[in-house]
Amino acid sequence: MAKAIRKSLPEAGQGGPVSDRTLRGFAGYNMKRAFNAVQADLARTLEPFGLRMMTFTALVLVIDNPDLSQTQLAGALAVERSNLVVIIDDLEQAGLITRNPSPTDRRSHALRATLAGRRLCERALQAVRAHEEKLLGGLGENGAAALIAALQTVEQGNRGGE
Amino acid sequence: MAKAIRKSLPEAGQGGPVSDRTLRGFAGYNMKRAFNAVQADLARTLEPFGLRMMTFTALVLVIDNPDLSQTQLAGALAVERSNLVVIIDDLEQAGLITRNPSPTDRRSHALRATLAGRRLCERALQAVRAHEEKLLGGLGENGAAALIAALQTVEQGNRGGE
DNA sequence: CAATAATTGTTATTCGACATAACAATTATC
DNA sequence: GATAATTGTTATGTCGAATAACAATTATTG
Repeated sequence: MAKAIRKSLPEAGQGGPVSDRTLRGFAGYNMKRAFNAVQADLARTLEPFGLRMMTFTALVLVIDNPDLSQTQLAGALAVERSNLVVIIDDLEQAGLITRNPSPTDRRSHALRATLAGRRLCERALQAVRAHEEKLLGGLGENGAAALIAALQTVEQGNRGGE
Repeated sequence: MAKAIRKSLPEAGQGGPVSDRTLRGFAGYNMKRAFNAVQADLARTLEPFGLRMMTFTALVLVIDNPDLSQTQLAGALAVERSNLVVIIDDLEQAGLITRNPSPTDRRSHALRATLAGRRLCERALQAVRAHEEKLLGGLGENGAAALIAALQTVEQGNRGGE
């Protein structure tokens, strides 16, 4: 059980594990580490579909909000319009979405998913749902819901800082 | 201050706001958005101390684990040794830590915080604790603890994915 | 209506986080 | 003692994110 501490405390210099204890008390530290783990596994989940996290998210939003503009999508994704261009380029060159002329504003593009885009997204969504079930398996049904609710509370309560 | 919000929002073109509903069901999406909000506020909290998130974390770990090597610290921070060099440079040039010769291995450095480093870290820790209390205020005492526990469960359960 | 301002998508550039490759000095291994 | 492995380091490339500038178009306003 309690493996006796061999010599004395200063075993950091050699092989002992590095102590986290101060940082583990912070929610931000735990959020970063948990998100890193999730992100790595999610990237592996999406890679067979030729999607990255950003392109997957953008594709889902375009499907759920047909004909939205790049400015609107950039706002929803919390990225700059200039950075969204390459994301849209990626999805368009993959044949998953199209840039259509807006009937009301000749400056803006009305983004719409192609049939191939909707089909690929449906398959990717299944994979991501399976990935999430594996992820949250240790929390139980209501534990996962509680985590999501808590995260939304933190996000909402910390929104006016900017 | 009852100025209408209409103009300040990204103007939803024709429809209303952009719908999140599909993505909101995923824990990963909520984690990313919540962490982004936390990260932004934390950066503002640490900025008066001349610390970034990475240097703050490294400083805390050096204080909690005196005489650890850069390879050990890189492992704890989950960054490459090559990227840790600039972080250590930053902290050393700020007079917060020192690179000392290891008594047992002339290749490695035994990192140690200076008195100024420990004092600055103590003040920064107080600020970060206040930041976290503001952050998690909407969750209640045990709600915050439950969030941290859930995040650790997710991190642990998703560790062997590589 | 005309002149000016604001918006949209875009390019170029910069910055920071992150990974890889190579290297000298040192240590470990055979 | 020759060879391999490790430590810190530099250089380089990728990727996400931020800013500035620009042409085309729309909105505002005098």
